[in-house]
Amino acid sequence: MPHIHQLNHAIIEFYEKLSSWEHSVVKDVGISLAQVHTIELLGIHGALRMKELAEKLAVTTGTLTVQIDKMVAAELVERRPHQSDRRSILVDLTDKGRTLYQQHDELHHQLTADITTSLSEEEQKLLLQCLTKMNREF
Amino acid sequence: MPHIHQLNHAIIEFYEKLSSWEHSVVKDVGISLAQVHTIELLGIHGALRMKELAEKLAVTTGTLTVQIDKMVAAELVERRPHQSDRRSILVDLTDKGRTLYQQHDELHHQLTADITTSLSEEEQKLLLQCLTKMNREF
DNA sequence: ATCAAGTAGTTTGATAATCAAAGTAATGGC
DNA sequence: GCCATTACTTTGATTATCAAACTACTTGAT
Repeated sequence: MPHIHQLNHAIIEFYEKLSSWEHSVVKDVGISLAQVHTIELLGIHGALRMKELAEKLAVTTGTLTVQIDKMVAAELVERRPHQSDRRSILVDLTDKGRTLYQQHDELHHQLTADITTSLSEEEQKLLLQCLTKMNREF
Repeated sequence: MPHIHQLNHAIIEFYEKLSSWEHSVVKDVGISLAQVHTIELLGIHGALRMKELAEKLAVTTGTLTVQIDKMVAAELVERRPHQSDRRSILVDLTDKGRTLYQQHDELHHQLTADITTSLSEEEQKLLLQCLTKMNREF
């Protein structure tokens, strides 16, 4: 595996750039990075329990509670009881939150289109294939 | 471009997972995420000016000043005068910082190896090619 | 059925990160 | 030489985050 080293650095570089892009986009919207991350996760996965969300955001549940309080106040998300476990609470996007998610996703979409311009149709297909496999391994 | 939509979501999912992984790794080391990010950037790019670093970290220079102060105190980085512009200051890794970078990079390397196991040699090569092109377009 | 141990989420009090704005020093065009 | 600009630092206020204590619920052992 002689490529791994280069591959590793390409991934890190890509990650750093995405991270920086995300920050700069968020600045313009006037919403915190953590909130956008939350909206993104809920948009992708659908409703999640506080615990799951906190884990994915790499934050304590205490921190998440205050974050979600604010987002509920801003009508971006709502809390719902969990059917089978009354200790748990499901967090889900409201219509307003979903709209915001779609707007943010549109920006991502545009970025993806931009940075893949130099890739052939075939390369794009293979890239998707690779990423899908990698996401499974994670 | 019918793939773009799927590709976009695969990228976002990959980004979210990397982000979550980075957080969890950092927790174990007892160093802040911002500091690891700084070390990572300096490790990849070499010495950077405060302004450049602040931009890449998506943070104001005021915030960076206090961050770098702490890292200098921890002997992870050092400030050096800029040759041609006396207003600027170059931040670079110390030996201790470089060692930490290498340790962190080793973890990344391991992660990369892990998540690319299901990719063929050919796929890995193509993935690297795609990422390299994309990083250029960014 | 009961009870102890564990889990999900909230609250609280303290600490750390971040920002905007003002301040300092150096550059560069006129 | 002078003034607008740039790079960085300092300051004061705001916000985010954590660890730990607390409440409510679940699960497993007896």
